[in-house]
Amino acid sequence: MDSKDLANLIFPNAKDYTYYEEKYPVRNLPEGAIVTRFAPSPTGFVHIGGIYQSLIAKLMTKDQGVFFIRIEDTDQKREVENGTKQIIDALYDFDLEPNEFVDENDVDHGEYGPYKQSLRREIYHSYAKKLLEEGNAYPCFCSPEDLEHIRENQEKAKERTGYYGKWTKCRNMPVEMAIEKIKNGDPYIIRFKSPGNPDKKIKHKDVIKGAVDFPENDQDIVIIKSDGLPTYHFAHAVDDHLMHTTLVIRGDEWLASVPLHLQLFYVLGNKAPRYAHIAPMMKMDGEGKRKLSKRKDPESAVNYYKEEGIPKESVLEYLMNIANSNFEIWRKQNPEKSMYDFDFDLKKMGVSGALFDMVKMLDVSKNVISKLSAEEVYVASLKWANEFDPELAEMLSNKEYSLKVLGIERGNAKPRKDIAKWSDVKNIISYMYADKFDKNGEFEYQKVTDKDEIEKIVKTYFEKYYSESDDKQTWFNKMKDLAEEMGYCREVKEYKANPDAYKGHVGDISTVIRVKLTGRSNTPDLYEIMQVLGKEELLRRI
RNA sequence: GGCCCCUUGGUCAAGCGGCUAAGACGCCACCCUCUCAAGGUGGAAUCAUGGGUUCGAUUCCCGUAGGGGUCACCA
Repeated sequence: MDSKDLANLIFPNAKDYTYYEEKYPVRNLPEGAIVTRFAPSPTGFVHIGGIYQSLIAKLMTKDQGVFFIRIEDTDQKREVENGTKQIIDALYDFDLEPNEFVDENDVDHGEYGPYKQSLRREIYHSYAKKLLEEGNAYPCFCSPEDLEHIRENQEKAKERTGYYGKWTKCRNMPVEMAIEKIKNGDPYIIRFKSPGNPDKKIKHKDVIKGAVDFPENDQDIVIIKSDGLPTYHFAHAVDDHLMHTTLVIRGDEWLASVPLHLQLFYVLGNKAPRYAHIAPMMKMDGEGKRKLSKRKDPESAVNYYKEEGIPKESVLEYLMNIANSNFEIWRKQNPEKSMYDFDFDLKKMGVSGALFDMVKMLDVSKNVISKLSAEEVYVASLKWANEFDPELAEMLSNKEYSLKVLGIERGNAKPRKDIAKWSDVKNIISYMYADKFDKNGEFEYQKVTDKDEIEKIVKTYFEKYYSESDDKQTWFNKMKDLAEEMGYCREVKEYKANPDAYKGHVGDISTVIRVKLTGRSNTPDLYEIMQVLGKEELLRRI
């Protein structure tokens, strides 16, 4: 009896691996085209880091490559209902459509599927069988308790933990014995028989991290678990070979596994892809930094952005800033171009994690939104309001009027930059709506606070100066005339030079009018506001 | 603890042996035909530390400190 008998006993029905080699031929792509993927676990929480990775993948494959999704659901314990759907939806929400993927009904879109690992069980078995036959893998009968003992002994002896070298109980078990145990029904898993020698170094060149040297891997890691599904490591080696991935973009928590992965590819007889390990986004926590955490940081979830009404374009632009910091210089020079026109460079990515800066993201977002037309702002904020803010949706139901409101100081060379997210909109425009304005509310006046003086200013303005048909210059001149009549200075500069000669200046006068009409001391251009509100509403408000 | 990586202003960062050490966010001041949001101008603020190498180190090498990652039948 030999290892072939053992392999046949374990995987009696597995196809020969050459079947899959033929089924998934090399992709017919132009020279140098990149094939990469996003390989999430469907755990029901889509992390902003996943969008970040996918954005980078999309950038790398934009013109001629392939960007595919592979659902890594080999850990059924963590899997969540609808997990796949949430991931695909999030990608579409951010305009990061993959070229190949599996949908929520397990239907594959692409020729290299299944794109869901739990549906690839037989494939992994074929390759595990190959390793078994060649003596590069073996069944291990150690129980969790056995493993625990090994670990304890290693810790006691101050040696590296793990299943390797002299600690490998089952590695050199005679084939006959293994066969007998299996026939006897003893539980087992399949381990990789590592050929590595930790005294030797391997040289690895990561696309982002640069040259990194490691000791060779000598851990006999598990490749097939007791449930028959592969571990991440083995699935990665098999899938990325069969799917012909040329570049693996993943979080840098995987960097330490590179020696193992390279070894797996080598023993399987395949060429390993290039690797680009990206640093995670960090968050300040007390004194130190830590990874953006699912439990502690709401902004780590993509849903947060949707709920807050931060436009996807803003999130993407901010992520671009983090990925390649020269992006913002380029953006300044190319305000209208698509970000896919930017010459993205993986090598320019930071090697250590950057603090996630929400303040900066909102600044980016203000710029993004300022470039939008009133119509675009209207559509986007209404869409958001329909889902998250009925009151705003109600306000926006009068489209013609709302477009005028949102059009104030918009669409010109220097558009307003006061909206960072759709959830800001309600507060910014509410006073423009008749039913949101409380005529008898207590408004906070600034410099001029005397009630009689306020009434006098407002009364004089509307009786003597106001005319709906005035253009802006005329309107402003009249404001100055009003100021003068009331004993205030026409010019701010003049007033500042000689403050004792006047009760105040034209700005104080316009502030009185502004507060009376809007209930606020700070608003956009008062002339435009008055034009939009219209005479009838203005008179109602005084 | 072993192995690996990282360290420029409050934050993101450019730099790649010789620079007054870019730029952006934030902060402060001033300016702009009314208040804001902006915009403009200016300002405060950075090379973790100790040794080398060199005519010269932010840049190259070594040590120290600090930070991060990883050591599962999780990915």
